[in-house]
Amino acid sequence: MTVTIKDVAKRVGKSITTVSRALNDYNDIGEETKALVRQVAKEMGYAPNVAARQLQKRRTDTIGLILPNSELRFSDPFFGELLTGVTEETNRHGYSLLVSTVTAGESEIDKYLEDMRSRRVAGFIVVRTQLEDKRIETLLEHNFPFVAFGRVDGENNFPHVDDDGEFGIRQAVRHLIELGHTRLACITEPKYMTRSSHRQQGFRQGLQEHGLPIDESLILEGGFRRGSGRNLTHQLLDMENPPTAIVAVNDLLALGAMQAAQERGLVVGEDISVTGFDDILLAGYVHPLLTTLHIPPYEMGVTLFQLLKKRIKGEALDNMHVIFQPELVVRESTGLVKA
Amino acid sequence: MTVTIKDVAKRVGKSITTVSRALNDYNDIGEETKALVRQVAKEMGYAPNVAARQLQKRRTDTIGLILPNSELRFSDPFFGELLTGVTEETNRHGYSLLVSTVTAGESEIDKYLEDMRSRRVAGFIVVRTQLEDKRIETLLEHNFPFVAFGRVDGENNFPHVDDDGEFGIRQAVRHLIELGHTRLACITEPKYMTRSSHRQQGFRQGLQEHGLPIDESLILEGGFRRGSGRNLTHQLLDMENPPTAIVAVNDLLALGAMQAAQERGLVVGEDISVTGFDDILLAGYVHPLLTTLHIPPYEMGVTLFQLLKKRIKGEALDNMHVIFQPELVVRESTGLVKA
DNA sequence: ATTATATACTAAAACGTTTCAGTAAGTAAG
DNA sequence: CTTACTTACTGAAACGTTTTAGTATATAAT
Repeated sequence: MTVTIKDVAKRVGKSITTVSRALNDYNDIGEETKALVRQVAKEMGYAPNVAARQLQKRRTDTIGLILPNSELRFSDPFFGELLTGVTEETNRHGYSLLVSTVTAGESEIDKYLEDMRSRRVAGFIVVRTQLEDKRIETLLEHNFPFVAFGRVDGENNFPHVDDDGEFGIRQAVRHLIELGHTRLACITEPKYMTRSSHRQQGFRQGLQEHGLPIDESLILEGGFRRGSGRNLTHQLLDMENPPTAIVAVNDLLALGAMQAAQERGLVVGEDISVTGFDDILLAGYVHPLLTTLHIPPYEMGVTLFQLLKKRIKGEALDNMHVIFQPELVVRESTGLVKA
Repeated sequence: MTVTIKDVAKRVGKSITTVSRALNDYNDIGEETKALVRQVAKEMGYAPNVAARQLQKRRTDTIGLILPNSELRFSDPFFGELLTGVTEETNRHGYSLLVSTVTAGESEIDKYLEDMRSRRVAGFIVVRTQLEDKRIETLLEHNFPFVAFGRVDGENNFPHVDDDGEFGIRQAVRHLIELGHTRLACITEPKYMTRSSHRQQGFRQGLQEHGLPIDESLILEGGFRRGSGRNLTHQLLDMENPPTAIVAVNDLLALGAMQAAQERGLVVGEDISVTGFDDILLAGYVHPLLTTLHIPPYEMGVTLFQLLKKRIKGEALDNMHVIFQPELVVRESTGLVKA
């Protein structure tokens, strides 16, 4: 059925070794032989059995990406583009990408261990890190190649790609303060997520930079999605001295904040300002258009693979921390733009 | 470094064969031996080398999904959820999912052939079919397991999952006609895409069903994305007798149509009606909210894998064609909903 | 005319499993 | 007490590559 190197060897009348070495362009094979072998192999539709090669070479060119078993999986519109970047770059370099999820009754760490031990993948891309990240601890322990999308609390002694959430939110805060706001609130994802923690930190720093006090009752923690943003915002607006600006740590939360404000008859961009983070497609379509921080998911995906490849190949990483600077995109939700 | 079955065998003092058969629960191995082997294997962190196993068993449990090399890749917000469905179901059944793209200078068909011949995957999920689909022809020729997301022109003698685009658009047309529209236009993706063709067909049928004439000048073909919807709509509105309702074959085109109308000062939902298809997240957020046809991407992804698995295992497929009926979601873009 | 060097090729081992075709020891049947 | 059947186990082959350690021939150097 399938054509193997043996079939090709028989057909050209040379040994298996010669065919193998011809196809892999070794220089102890004659030029005519190489040409002949290549042609016959092509004619016969030969492609090396990937399992056999992997077994013998004791390495694979597959990399793994395990989707975290959280609410995140469904609520990350940013993720599609990141994945496109990872996939394209991976293939461009002759690698393959294995995408998995954790299934019910299986621990996430076990999934990592299994994929390592079965030699299924040469390295991992770990997405959406947490402050204490068991996945990263495990991979470091086993000295297994990986690159993280995000950082952890403490020493970040591993390659990673991240955005500068602190810087980003500070831009948003400055923008709001320049617009005259003095009472800003912040709504965040669960604080165990590193990015959430950084962004929240940026919020505090932003206030301090401009000499504003930090009112802890105005920093509220929720989930990842719109519903959560809506609830938190209602809580904030129920206060006797409600904030006039809401800084959300992601766009979905910001959308929820806008929804809550609108439900109370407030005009977003006039009565209250809202900012998001990530600049998902939606941000440019909602009403009013969302002021947010732009980060480039596709490029981040590309970079993730590039770092990982170097790590797998054991090459030195000149800079193993690539931090993208978010760019403030001022739209309507912080003040209507005059046409 | 890595622990192999040989290490386990040495440790329990039995042969490699016995360990293998114990772990695979053959019934010619004693119960105590099985228990011992399992425990030791676990303690030692043994996991079978997937390449060795695959080589010997002459099969893999990986399935492939190759992203088409079109504009589509970046412009399909629907796709993320479909992929989530595919991935989760795949893993739930103990299979792995290999996601690839076609890289520059490589033909899509060659990618399929290569993955087949190298025995990398056991079957394919072919997404976004075209009326004449070389990928499907090739897979049928080689008698290689696959399932398609979408149909082709002609005999659809292979397992596939699709939505009933004809039925869907007919619902939209009926809705518009019931609202009093008599001059409807349709803006479509390139007609070589099967789904586009079905949906356009639905448009014609819908008009016929209600005794309206089919004016070919009101059926315009463009690309996949918003910009295209915008251009086509401007063309339509430039006509001397412009349509009062625009049926777009996907949500992105519909968004472009709304944009174009708004650029001319028209109020969408009053001066002009617009419908979409797919019900992407955005549809529920734009202003005005988009009336569209809902289809369940996650479930479709799940179904895709289920069909493929049966095909791979050679099991009979009671129905190898699963067609999802789209559901009309009436929002604001066809007439403002009173609160 | 020997020795060294380059060129073109190859047999066999190895990678880590599973499967095939047994065997040995104990028990049951005749 | 042979024959047949279980039960528990195992050595060797095989899957399809690549790599190692060569060999044989032709050419160049001494």
